[in-house]
Amino acid sequence: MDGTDWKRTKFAADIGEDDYNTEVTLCGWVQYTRNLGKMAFVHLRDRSGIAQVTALSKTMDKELFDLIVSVPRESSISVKGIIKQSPQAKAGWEIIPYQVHVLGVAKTPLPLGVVDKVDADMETRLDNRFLDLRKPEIQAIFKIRSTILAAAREVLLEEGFIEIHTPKIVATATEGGTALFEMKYFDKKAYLNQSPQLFKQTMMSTGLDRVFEIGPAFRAEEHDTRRHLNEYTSIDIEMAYANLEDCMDILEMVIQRVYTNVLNENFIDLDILDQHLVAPERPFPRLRYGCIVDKLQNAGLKIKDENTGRNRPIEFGDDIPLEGFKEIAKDRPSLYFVTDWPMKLKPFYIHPHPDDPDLSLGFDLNYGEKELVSGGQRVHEPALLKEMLGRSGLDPETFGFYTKAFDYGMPPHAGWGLGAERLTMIITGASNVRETVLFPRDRYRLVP
RNA sequence: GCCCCGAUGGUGUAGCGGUCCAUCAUCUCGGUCUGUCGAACCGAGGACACGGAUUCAAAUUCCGUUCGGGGCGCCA
Repeated sequence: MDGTDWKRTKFAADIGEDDYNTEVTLCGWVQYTRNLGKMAFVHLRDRSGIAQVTALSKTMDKELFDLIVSVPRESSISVKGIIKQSPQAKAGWEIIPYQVHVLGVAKTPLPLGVVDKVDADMETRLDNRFLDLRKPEIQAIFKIRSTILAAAREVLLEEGFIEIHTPKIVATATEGGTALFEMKYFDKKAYLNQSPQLFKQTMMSTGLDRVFEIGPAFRAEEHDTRRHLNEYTSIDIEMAYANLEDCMDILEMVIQRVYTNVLNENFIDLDILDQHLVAPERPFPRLRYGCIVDKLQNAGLKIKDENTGRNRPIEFGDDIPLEGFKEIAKDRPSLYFVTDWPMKLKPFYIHPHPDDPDLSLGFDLNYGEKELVSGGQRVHEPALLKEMLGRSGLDPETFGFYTKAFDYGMPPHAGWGLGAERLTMIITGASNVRETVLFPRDRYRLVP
């Protein structure tokens, strides 16, 4: 027997007084060993926490004792033993082992210390992500991420949304603007999709009425920041017979549920990360684009003019640079909507404002200076859609697969796309979006 | 694409013309220790990214390359 048939009977954190003097099988990694000569302490770490295994040379075979003290750190082991009450142990109990299996020996030295007293660079950590993820504070991020995605799915299903999956391999640019990753598709040229936008809108013409997709999106932009990824997870919704306000309501519900579920289910993880979350109240504040520009003008914000190359005060119609949102974030450090954007700053599928054709029915949801969500009321009128495509410099012909769905009874609809990693960053307090992805893909990183 | 900054043992760093066969911590290996929990103590091991230049002398200055970090743009 080599121990591979052993089944874990408990996680370390689940052991309590009721278990004293019972047998247990624990599986995990050797966090460290303190060998005092005639006795030794091994800290076994599993997903839940730490169990102390105490070995006494006097009361066990020399062979077993020697095995226990010689296992390198971070080796995978399983331990069968008795849980004994122990006032000297931090947990109040410890494991007295009578059988130990070394299932996977760790090479030494480790490329990355899991509990070393020195921090490692992000690069070293990502190169050795499997070891990095053995740290409770790193695992906490992914446990929270899991709750976030489950919470979003939970609300959307409750609200009558149907989960869909749209193709990631596409023939043409879906929205224009962003650079796409090109790939071979047999003898044709194909691209990785930047967004499910056009497909989820097409679903509005099917009778599914309310759809959502949680899936990858790819952008070939050479952006090099702490908040961009070339492969990220998008939470996208689209709802028919709905307007701007309806989809903003759904968004508020999703965000609120995410906060409450994380608070309820991940309090230990939040504590590990030292995050003090407060669930936001509905409705979230709404700021009009025009008011933000006024405010930034008063604050004296200058931007570089595209034509002259000179600095000038920000004007209505200019996109708001990060510096501008940083200014706004001084008063609004948390969640707020930005509404009534100029039409020229929004993509072709965003509906013009009925009262002012220069304004749009598009919105963003920000957290301080961070953009989290982009959405809005969509153009559903076929003639207007083709006009908007043309105005954006796109050829309606190449979008035939999309516009066709508008020619046969397209209801009014609205929707949004939420960056799952950006939301995870905010909830976990991560300062780099790469922290929220197991194996991030950025401009330079393709491995692991 | 633009603008800064950096690269020293497995890991994280100090040093920034000679006093460096390179500092400290962590780590690894060996030893002592029956209550450790950032164990302690004794001993040992291990590094100047690559290529070129300047100089009597380069980890240190300069140029190039490669690889990172940060900021901007773009966005989620």
